[in-house]
Amino acid sequence: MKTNLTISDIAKLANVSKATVSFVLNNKEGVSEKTRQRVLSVIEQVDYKPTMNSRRLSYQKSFTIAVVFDKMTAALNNLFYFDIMNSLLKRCSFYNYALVHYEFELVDGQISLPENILNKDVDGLIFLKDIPLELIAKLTQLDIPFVVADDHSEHRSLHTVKVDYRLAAYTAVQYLISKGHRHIGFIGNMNLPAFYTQVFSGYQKALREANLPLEPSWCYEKIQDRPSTEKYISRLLQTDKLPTAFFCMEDLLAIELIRYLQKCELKVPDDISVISIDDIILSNMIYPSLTTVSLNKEKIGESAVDILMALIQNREAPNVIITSNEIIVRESVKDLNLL
Amino acid sequence: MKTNLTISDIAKLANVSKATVSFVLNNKEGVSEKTRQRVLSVIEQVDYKPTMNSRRLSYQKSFTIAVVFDKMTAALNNLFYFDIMNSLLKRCSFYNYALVHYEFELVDGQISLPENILNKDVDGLIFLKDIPLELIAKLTQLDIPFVVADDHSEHRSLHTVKVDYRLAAYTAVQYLISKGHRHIGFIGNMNLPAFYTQVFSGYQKALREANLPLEPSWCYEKIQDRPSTEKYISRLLQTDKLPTAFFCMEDLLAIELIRYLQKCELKVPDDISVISIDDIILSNMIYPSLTTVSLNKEKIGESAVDILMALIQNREAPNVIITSNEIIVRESVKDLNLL
DNA sequence: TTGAAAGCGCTAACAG
DNA sequence: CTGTTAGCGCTTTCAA
Repeated sequence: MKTNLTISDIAKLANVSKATVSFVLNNKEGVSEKTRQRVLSVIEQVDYKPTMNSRRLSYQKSFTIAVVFDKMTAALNNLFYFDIMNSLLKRCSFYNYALVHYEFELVDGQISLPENILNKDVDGLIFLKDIPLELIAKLTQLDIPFVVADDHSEHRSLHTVKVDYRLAAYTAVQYLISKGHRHIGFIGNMNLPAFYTQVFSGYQKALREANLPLEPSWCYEKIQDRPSTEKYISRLLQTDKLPTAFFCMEDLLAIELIRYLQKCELKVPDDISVISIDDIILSNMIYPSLTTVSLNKEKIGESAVDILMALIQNREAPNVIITSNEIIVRESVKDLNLL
Repeated sequence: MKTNLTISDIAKLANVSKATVSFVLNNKEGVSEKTRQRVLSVIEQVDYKPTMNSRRLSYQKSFTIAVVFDKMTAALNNLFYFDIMNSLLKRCSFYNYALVHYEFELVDGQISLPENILNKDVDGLIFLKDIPLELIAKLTQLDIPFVVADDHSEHRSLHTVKVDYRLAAYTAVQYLISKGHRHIGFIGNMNLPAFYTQVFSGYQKALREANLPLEPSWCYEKIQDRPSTEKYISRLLQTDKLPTAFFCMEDLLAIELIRYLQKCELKVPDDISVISIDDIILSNMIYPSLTTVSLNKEKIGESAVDILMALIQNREAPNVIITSNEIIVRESVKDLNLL
């Protein structure tokens, strides 16, 4: 078990000072080509790797950023962020930053954060989905840079990566219309009011442009989980007045909807079509597979890291909005034009 | 923007030396109760948090461990490890360790690892699922502790958390039998030969004990993805000789199977029952929801971290085997006894 | 172009 | 019980 080499060892071996080695390591100028080569070759020969921890101490930076989840968020919701996380990971390693995972919690209006964040043991934070005001306050007070990805809030001073959900909704509904649907329901919830508003307004816009009426009994914004889905659908089935298609705020809702429709012996898409937004990994695994509007999750993650890096380096960091209008055509929408 | 307080500041404020403050911080003895209190109260008053990076340098440890994924592994597979990852996260924070994420890659027999691992910038590694021999060699050479969770290999010298898949398979098939099934197919693949062997042997054992024959045409071990599933099932349908139930090696396969059966207008579980192993989050979201044997993923993650911490601290670290025989009864298995 | 030396914040012998 | 001091490995200023 050989003890690790340090910069002094390299200096000795190359017959230079530690400073020179350091310059070479960091590609700084002020070193003659000859010595640089000599130093490099020593480094190469002994396979020397500088110790991050020393560097961290010197720079007073940790070279790591954290994704921080809401402890309360169901695993299910995290699922949606799976692809984004992969993209975060990639982008971090591009910057030679480590990506760590943490959770925060809001109890009785009190934010609790892991020690390593309070410590400032991370250079910055990334949140997925809107965060509570209390958290914003706390972070501002801590003076630690952060960005919120997939944020829906109107908070002006936040650094965010937003998705144009209005466009996504509009795209989805317009697709239904193009397939001959005239009776289109809306299913969602108001957990994130701003999200709801955007999506609903995209839905409305598409209907309006096609001169289609908005039928209130087909719009239900209280769908959260299995029970609420079942309640709504079973009630709707009693009225015997069904839309030909449902637009859902997000894939998870659509998947639950399809599940229950099937349970009620309704065929998707033969009896009723379903479309939504997200394109989570699940969407392609159920039957019928879900037609949906894909969000560029790769881009969301990438942008979040880019913004955060800019903040860390005190550069300009304009917010970004991801526009999404790519329909992933699968099996859950019927083409009524073919009839 | 006040500059951060250091241990010297605290020492000054409390009228003691840095050493004393350090002792207090680390709950070491050799400090009178009076001074300890005084120091603590100063720390509290100014809300002092020691800097991890200094500590890291002193200890020559990073206080972080990494989960390392195979870059080639489809996101789908990662899905299975979602719950485990959450559990890793929890357990790490219990130990006050940070959890970072990395990827490794095997190209042309060459292992490539992120700089921060080669650096020894992590105290240890956790892998989910079997890792290539090349990687084992590389890690041994690097002399960095690691544990493989959900390992199936026979590698004697590895530190692992294994799952008793034979028991799980046995449990699943036995459940089918208890529900009156006599004609039970097996669906799997040999991507991980040891995994296949274990599961298949559990399947066999259950059949044997019930004096049920093993019908080769119902056993198919080449199912990987959508195409192979479709190929097998469509061929089987032509023979008109179907089992009443299928046992699948893992949920993902079962979900794909159900998807295709439905596509072929076969009803699950009315026409054919399906059971498997894993209980991934998806299993409850499809229709019909999947009856499966749950693995204690919480425990898997926890044990992996525990073992790794032991290794890091040079303590004994016995491998652990998670036994799993808990059936999660949902909708995909029909009770033939009721007929 | 290079080297010496101080410093980053904490730990841990050692001495008192 | 407490303080002094020498590191930990790297960066960076200043002088040569």
